[in-house]
Amino acid sequence: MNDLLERLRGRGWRLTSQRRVVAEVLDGEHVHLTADQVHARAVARLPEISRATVYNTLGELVALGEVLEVATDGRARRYDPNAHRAHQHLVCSGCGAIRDVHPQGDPLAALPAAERFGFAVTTAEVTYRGLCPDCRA
Amino acid sequence: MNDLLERLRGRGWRLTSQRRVVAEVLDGEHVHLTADQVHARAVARLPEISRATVYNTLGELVALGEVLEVATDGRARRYDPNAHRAHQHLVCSGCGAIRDVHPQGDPLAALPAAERFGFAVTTAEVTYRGLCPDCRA
DNA sequence: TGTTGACTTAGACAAAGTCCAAGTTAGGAT
DNA sequence: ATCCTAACTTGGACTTTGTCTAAGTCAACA
Repeated sequence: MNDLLERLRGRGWRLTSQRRVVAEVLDGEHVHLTADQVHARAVARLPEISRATVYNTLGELVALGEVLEVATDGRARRYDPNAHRAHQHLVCSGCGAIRDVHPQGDPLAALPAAERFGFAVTTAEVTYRGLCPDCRA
Repeated sequence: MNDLLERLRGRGWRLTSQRRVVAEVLDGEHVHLTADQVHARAVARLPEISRATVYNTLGELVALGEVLEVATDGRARRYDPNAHRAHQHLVCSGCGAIRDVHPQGDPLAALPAAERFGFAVTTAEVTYRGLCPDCRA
C-alpha cells in the first residue's frame, strides 16, 4: 500500500496522517468495509480523525480509480481496495458476507449492440447472491 | 395490473385504496422509481397516503415476488414492477437513467463451482454502466 | 350491520451521507 | 530553518433514506 501513497503523491496528493491511516485500513484481500467501519478502524489509530475526512478520502480514492465503491444492498456503500484486478461479488442473502469472485468470460460481451440503446457501455458489475455455508445450516 | 391485485387478494391481502394506488403507480415498462417518487405520485391520487404505508406496501410486494428491488447506486432503492421477465439493468453514469436490458445467456452460468465457495448461489444481478446518448453529447 | 384483526397514520427516531465556516498543516519558496 | 499559503481537516448542522410505534380506521367475513 506504500506504493499507493507514493503514486498518489506523484499526482499532487498531500500526504497527511489521515490519508495514510485510511489507506492502511483499506489494505488487504476481501476487504469490503462501509465508510463508518473505515472510520471506526481509523479512529483506533488516529483518534481525532473525523467522519468527514474519511468520507472525503474514500471519495477521492474512488475518483482516482484506486478503490471501488460497491452497492450490494441499497444500504451503506462499501469500499473495495482490490481495484486493479477485475472481479465480481458474491453476497450471502442471510448474513451479508461478501467475497470477491472471478467468473469466466467478460460479462460485458453478453450485452449485444441491439441491447445497448446508444449507450457507451464501459463496465458490467455482477452481484451473485445465495446462502453461505454457515447460513445454509 | 388488476390481475396483480386479484392475485394478491387470493393470497389473503386486504385490498385497500392505498395498496391499489401504489400498484397503479408501479404499472408500466421501464419503471424504476424510488420509494419517495412512488409516494409523490401516490399522493397525487390519494392525498392522505403516508410514507410509512408506501414503504410497507413496497416491502410486501417485494417479499411476494411481484416487484424487484434494485440498488444501482448506493443511494435510494428503486422498485421495478417487471419481476416476471428476467432482465438486467443499464444505468447512465451521467444522469442516472435506467433501462431494462436482456443480455445473452444466463449470467449465473459464468460462475464456476470452484468460485462459489460453498454458497448456494441462486441469482446474478448485472448492472451495465455507461453514458447515455444525451450525456455523451 | 357489527365485529375484529389487519391496515394506516403521524411523527419520532436511526442510519448514511453531504456541506460549511473556521482552524490546521504539508511542502514549496525564501 | 522558517514562512506562506493553498490544500486539508474538523465538528456540527443539515439532508436523505428508511424504520418503528402507539393510536386510530376500515375491509371483509359472519
